[in-house]
Amino acid sequence: MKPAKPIDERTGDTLRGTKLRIAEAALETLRTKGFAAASAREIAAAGGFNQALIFYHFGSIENLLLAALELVSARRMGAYRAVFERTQSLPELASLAREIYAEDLENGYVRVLGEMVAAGVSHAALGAGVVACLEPWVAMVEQKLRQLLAGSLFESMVPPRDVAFAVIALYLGIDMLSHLEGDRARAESLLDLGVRVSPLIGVLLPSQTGKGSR
Amino acid sequence: MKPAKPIDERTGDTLRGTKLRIAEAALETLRTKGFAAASAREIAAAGGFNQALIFYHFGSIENLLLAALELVSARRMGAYRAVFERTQSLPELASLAREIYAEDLENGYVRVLGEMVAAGVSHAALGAGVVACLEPWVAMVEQKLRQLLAGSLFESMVPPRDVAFAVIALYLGIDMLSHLEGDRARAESLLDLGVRVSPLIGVLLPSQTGKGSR
DNA sequence: GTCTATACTTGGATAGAC
DNA sequence: GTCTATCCAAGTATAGAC
Repeated sequence: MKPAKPIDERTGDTLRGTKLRIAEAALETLRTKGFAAASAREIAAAGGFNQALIFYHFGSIENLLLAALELVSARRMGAYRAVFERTQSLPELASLAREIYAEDLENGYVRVLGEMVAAGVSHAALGAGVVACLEPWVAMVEQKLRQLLAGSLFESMVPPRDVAFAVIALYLGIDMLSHLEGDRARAESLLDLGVRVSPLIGVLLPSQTGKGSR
Repeated sequence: MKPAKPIDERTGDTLRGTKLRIAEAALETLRTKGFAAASAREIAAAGGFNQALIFYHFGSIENLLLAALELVSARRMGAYRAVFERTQSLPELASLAREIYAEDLENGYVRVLGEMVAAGVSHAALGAGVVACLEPWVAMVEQKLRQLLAGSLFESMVPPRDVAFAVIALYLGIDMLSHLEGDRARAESLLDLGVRVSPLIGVLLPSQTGKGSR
């Protein structure tokens, strides 16, 4: 609903003080124990504060978990947006996606995202908030697709918004299935495959040299 | 773990009598209310029997829900396998996927699957069972991919198992995101896009005429 | 096999002291 | 704002009668 402007100039975070501390504890719980274990008591224990604080500051755990998701989504977006926008070809994009996955897998943000998307499916109250957090990523991919497709054979055939949606869906789907199989190495090997195959499709697109935004 | 041989010759179901009745009630609950609402009490109410029966016959709701998922997965597989195996080209496959989605969306099985996959992510105890139900579908797509790729340019470059995994992941990912957006029409329009685009890739594959399995 | 009744646990949420 | 104490609802699971 609200645009959620950054409050902290330095980190870009949208929360401060106790609210931030609580959201960090929620994040930590999601990251290490998953959504099913992210109860008010568990989060409070992880953060070393009282359970009641959650309800004072966020009203409900749903709100807290969504705030935590927004926090992590905004942080990742801040970390990747610049390099993403500098990317000019499909193979570069595939490599970047692979790097992002590797990094966020290591720091646990992949799990946070996967858990929250799954939670959004099961718990209707979370769905809208989760999709709102995903939207900027879809929009970012969409914009890049428009750039890449401009002047190509596919321009009239491929709706960028729908394909961007499918790209995010594929990314999430691969992660979830790998998680279910208990082996996220499969996700990584699939992203590697994307890196190897993307030049074949990239060759059908017009070169982007000199068309950058700066 | 067990191969789950059909018990009922006519329907191919793996359950009979009261166990079947309970599993049907679980299915109905998953279909109409989702996983989060699929408690023992809710399922018992939906089926008009006592909740203690669930624990007598299945030991736990997790087991029941997995049995229900197996039931629906086996039924859908039975309904589609023959026509799937007769399919010989990428465009035909895209159309079939689109039809299957439309049909299972209407009868609610898409929701059952989506809910259980999401549940598998959040609840570790379900994950292994869910992935076991998905495995036959991955294997089926893998086999078809091998057929389609045989003798093509991509044969040495594209590992069929991994791509089959990605295909299922994309299918599930698209469904989940559409569900989150509250608009499964987006999933259908994306599958339509696949139908329109697949001939472009299909033209790069060798024709399959006369190579059928019969 | 199926029912009633109930034990036990966990978790969301609030009241009220500090 | 933060803590203690507590209420209440919902859920899993079992005991024991039928």
